[in-house]
Amino acid sequence: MIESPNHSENKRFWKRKKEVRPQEILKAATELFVEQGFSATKVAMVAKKAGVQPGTIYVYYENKEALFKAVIHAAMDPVLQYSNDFLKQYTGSSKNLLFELTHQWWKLMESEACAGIPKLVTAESKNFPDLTRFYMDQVLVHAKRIVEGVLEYGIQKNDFFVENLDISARIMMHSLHEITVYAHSFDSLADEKLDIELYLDQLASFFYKSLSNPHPVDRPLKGPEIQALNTEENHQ
Amino acid sequence: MIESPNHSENKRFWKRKKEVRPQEILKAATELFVEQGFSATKVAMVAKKAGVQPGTIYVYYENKEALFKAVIHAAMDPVLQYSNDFLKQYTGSSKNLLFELTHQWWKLMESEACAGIPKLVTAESKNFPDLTRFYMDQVLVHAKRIVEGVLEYGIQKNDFFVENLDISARIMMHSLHEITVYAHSFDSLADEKLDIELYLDQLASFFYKSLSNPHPVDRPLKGPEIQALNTEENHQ
Amino acid sequence: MIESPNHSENKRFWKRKKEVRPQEILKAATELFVEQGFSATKVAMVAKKAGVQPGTIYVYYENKEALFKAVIHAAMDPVLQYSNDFLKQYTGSSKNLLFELTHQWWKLMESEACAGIPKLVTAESKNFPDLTRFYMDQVLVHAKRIVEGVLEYGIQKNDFFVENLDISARIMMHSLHEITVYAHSFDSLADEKLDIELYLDQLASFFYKSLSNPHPVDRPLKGPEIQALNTEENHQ
Amino acid sequence: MIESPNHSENKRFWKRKKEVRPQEILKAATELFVEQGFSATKVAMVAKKAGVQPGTIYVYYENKEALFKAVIHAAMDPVLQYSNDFLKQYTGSSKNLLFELTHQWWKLMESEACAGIPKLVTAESKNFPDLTRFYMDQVLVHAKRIVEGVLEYGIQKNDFFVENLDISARIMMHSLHEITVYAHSFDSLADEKLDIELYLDQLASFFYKSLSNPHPVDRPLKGPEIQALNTEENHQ
DNA sequence: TATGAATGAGTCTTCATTCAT
DNA sequence: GATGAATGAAGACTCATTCAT
Repeated sequence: MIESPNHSENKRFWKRKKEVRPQEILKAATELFVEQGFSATKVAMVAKKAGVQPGTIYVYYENKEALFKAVIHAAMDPVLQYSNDFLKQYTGSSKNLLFELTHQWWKLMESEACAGIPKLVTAESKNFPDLTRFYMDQVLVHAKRIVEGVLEYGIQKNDFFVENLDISARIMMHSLHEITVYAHSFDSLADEKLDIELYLDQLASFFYKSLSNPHPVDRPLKGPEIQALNTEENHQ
Repeated sequence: MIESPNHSENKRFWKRKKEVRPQEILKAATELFVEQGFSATKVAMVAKKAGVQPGTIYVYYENKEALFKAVIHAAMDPVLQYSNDFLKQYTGSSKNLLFELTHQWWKLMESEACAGIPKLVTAESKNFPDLTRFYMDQVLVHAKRIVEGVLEYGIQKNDFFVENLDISARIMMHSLHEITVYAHSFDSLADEKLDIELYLDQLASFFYKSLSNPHPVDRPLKGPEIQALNTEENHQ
Repeated sequence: MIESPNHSENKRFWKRKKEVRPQEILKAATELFVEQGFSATKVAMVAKKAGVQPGTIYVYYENKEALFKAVIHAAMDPVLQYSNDFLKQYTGSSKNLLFELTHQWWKLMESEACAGIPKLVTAESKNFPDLTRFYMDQVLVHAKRIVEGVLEYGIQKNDFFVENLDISARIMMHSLHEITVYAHSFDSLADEKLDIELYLDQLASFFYKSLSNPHPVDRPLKGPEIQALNTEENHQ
Repeated sequence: MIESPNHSENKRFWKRKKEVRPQEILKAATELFVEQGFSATKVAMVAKKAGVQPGTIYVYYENKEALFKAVIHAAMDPVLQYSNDFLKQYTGSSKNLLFELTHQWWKLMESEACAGIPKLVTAESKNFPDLTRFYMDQVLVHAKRIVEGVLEYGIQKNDFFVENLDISARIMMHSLHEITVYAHSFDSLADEKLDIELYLDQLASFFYKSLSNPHPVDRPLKGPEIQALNTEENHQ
């Protein structure tokens, strides 16, 4: 079922007609998929939440899988449209740019449309490889480029000192990605919620401290203390 | 029915020691759950992979959900047994400690038993709240404590300068957690695989640069450049 | 799988009016439950008998138990609607009233809808306590009230002489109940069927002789003949 | 499964060896079958209650059905051994004989071994036709003969006046049977329990009044009041 | 376009029965 | 005789999908 090869002709099936009905279905589906995952979300639940009958969903979407893909694509629209042009016109401080990066990422990802999507894609990555690839190619690479742009901005202004641009960008991008996943998987169940704004500030600050530190760091030679860490030998 | 005649060779399968049977089931279940998630994994698939009949699974596990929980618990056992005692004995440099932290985390999480579990728990968090809480309380909090221990070690030796211990520890812990999730959700589908060892080195280095940077960082006052980032106005 | 190709002719089965569908299911279920009991009746058998697919049953009934309860309730509806109003209008002889009672009970219980239900409820009483209570409260109590009404009618007309109204009513009600149970449990297997009409006449006659007998009867003092009956001493 | 014809060779399989083990199994099985019926009673439950392993049951009984039949047969042993010889030596009053009949029946049927069996046989009659026939031939006919003997005793002494011996005996036998079925199906769930001793006394008294009433009773001619009873026309 | 009753293949789960020990 | 782990066929129930209206 999953990943059947005969979808070549509907590559853009998620560009659904702009009527109200499919929007409601998409909205309902997004919420349910994000909350419960693909398999656990039943088409009947989506229909009920959207205020339509199950059959109606199949008027707009070929099947549940197509609906799922449409949900992801629709949710990623805002992100895909988020251009990195702004970097070309940005003239502020490198430090401030980091704070903007973290807070804007959060604002973007937690906008009503795509909140929870990163977690959802993460969860279903193995079952929807093509969707995952789309997500990686479009969203993650896009995000990484923006981070790279930020780093280059700081490097150019001699504010940032980066040994390995690719991996540094990945580290930062992953940190940003992680927080959105965490928020939807764990924080909602935590006894005391994370203060996101504070977290984002600290994250930017953490980034800045690292990037503005001009001293290169090499891994020390491995010493005998490594064994101290490895206590696995006494596990069954 | 159709497939029944070709079972003549498994007539003595159940002769194996009874102790190993649940282990085999657990192993098969772990792999399948990690690969496909809870709902998409069928009990019959687990049975087949474990080389038993579907009914046998229910000799050892009350139901599919119990099997799932057993998988998570069993996988997390090595991690939970990984104590932070080593910090008390550790006498090396703060810098080296960071490298140990990242590499040991990876080694621990990617050991055969629990590879992919973080991703799995992340994915099913909403469907298994109690399991998620167990994971948060045991694994994440445990991991955070170790990170805090590392930070305190460096602070005490005057190598690290940390404004907010809690959030700094979270940031680092999340970074570590993220790579295990990323490895199982995305990296396996990536065209060019991430060089994990290099990534871990860079991550430790990134941590070190930030932590060893004594200059406090505050968020700059918000300026007009914020709007430049926000391009959301042209979305629905 | 093997049987799938021979369904081409039922393609339009579901075109029948939706109102009749649950009725057909109920009818099929009633017959099977009465014949075989709850556990021995398989949902698939009900579906087949009703001319629907197994899944269709779950469109109308939450589960097998709900279907069972619906069967009992639907079957008892006619009985519950059978009011005892007629007693208020009845002006005939007390004797005739007894004949009416027995024959009407039989006619009512053996009407298509509820034939065999008393036996079924009797059989499943332990497994469905709430249903049994419903049956007791509604059907048995109802029946007993009618019998009590009959007795009171005769007493008032000085035709009947009853020492203990409650127990006399129970005795008669039980006799009536018994024949419906007997008919469905045993008589169908008997070599020579019971002549029900004759039996009912004799039962009414038996009732009448007892009720019209004005001589009180007390239990004689226990004598030595009791031991003569008890031959249990030679059992384990 | 039920009623397979290849049991001809084990017609007396219930004459089980007199060891302790099968007795315990039989005892446990009897209680569970009586409480829950055949299908709802699981072999594993019987094993657990008997303090043995499931496999052990199959050492003594060919299968679940054989166990069931053994239960019924063993439980009926006391009844089958209950001879009607006592009638030949009975010299007391006819009235007292009726009281003995009712109370002895109850004592016999409610002895530990066979309490609840009538209800069980009633419930499973359709699924075990041969068992039902055995029960009818042995127990019910046996009981009816005793009742007939009682009636003949009274007739001979000119105390009883019976128009139709067969049906009168059936009526009385059914009344006795009914009370044992009722006790196990309904009375245990009733808010206020039936006072059995009182009921039995009243039943004997009811019998006596009827039997000692010398006036023949014929059914009156049907009159117009019959329609008054029939209110079925206003049911759907 | 929208419906919603019906489907029927598929899933989880049960449990009577077996058999090597 | 007794075990009890393993079986595997069968049953209750689900749900994505269809299609006549």
